[in-house]
Amino acid sequence: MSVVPIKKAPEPTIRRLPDYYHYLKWMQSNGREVVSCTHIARDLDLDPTQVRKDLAVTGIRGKPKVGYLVTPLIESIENFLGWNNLTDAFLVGAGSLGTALLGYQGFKQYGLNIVAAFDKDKRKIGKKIHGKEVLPLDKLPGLAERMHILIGVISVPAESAQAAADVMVEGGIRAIWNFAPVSLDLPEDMVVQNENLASSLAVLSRQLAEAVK
Amino acid sequence: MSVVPIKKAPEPTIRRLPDYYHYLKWMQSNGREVVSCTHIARDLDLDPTQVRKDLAVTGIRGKPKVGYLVTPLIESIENFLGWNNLTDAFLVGAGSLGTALLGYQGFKQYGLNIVAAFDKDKRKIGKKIHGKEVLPLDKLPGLAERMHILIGVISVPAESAQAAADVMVEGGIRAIWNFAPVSLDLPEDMVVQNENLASSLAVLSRQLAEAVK
DNA sequence: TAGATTGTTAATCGATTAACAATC
DNA sequence: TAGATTGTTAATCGATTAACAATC
Repeated sequence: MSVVPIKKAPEPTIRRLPDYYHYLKWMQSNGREVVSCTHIARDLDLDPTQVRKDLAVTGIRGKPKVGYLVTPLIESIENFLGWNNLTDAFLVGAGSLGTALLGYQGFKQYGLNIVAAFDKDKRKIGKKIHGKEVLPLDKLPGLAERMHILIGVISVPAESAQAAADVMVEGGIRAIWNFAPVSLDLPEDMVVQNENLASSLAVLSRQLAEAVK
Repeated sequence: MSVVPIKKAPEPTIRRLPDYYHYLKWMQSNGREVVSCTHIARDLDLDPTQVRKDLAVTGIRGKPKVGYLVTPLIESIENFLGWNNLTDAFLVGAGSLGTALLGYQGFKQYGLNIVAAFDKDKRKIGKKIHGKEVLPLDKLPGLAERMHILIGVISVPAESAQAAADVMVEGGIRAIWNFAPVSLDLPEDMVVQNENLASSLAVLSRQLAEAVK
């Protein structure tokens, strides 16, 4: 009755927020202190009203005639996305994609800190990749539980993805970032993002086919 | 007047087609010859009407009471997505992500064949990564033109992405698959797919925040 | 034949875009 | 003050879902 429900932000809005964030960071590094939606919209090729609505979900208020203060706006987005504090994560699959993900320093900026890798291949276990240890997969549930890990990254081949997901669920992991090209069968309350390269490539191919038609 | 325009398929539909494709391939390998939308919808957790509409864009017709013939349906999707013949592509940025992409055998299945990598780092030039040569970036325009390369993959850091894109445009490349976390400034007629890891991570963080709330 | 399934038209839903009053 | 910009309500647009006749 009295609790105002947090308005659920539309997914397209959430997907655009990082773009605003990077843009604003750049503005900030240029010494810019204030910026208007009109300006952002022009530079990012979006509708000004959309920009206003998108930014509004983070709770920020602009000043009519002036615009938005850059620094508080950045903080508002960081806070909304949870990018102001690091969340530890486990990665399963220390192959070439896994290695690339382990080496990507940029995730820290997005609040994600991959602390360890897991693999079932004995030849990989014990090695260090980009400073992170590769552990046997069956150690994951125990460690995840003890370390209160909430996020798991899957970078194994399609065939092994479901097994990797099952182990994560067993360890109490709540959100999975899945780079394997399969849809996972998971409990209702699990959060999943499929990084579907096949889908992106499908869209690219079709658009190219139409463009050169 | 007389030419029936090709109905432009909705992007969400195109993004789902690879999922149907993988599912059908699996059905096929299980010896299944016929499958109904109802069945597909249940397994893939979609609406049956949506499945029918999605499949219809590829031009296939089902048989009332029976369903769809698996093999022709697979071919129809392959054909629609252009996955039945390989398109050669160039990759710029032979860092860890680039290396992972060069090593991923799955792209061939999706009609993409990365034939060479380019980098501006002299220490990488001349090496072979997963059997593909790393060439100096300034050779790209000439080679792209001569080899009629239409697709470019960008896996460089954010700062270098625009420069990589410019070189691709110069070489007559028409479609860019961009893994750098920046939006590129490109001519109108260029096709772009941004593989935006920051966006996916933003959605994951928010959903997790709501789930554990 | 009866019933399951397709193909298509209509209804719903949600996101984007337009219009405009409020404001510094 | 005048005018640019915000915040919000209404209109539009497109995708999803529901309803149902046609069909094998």
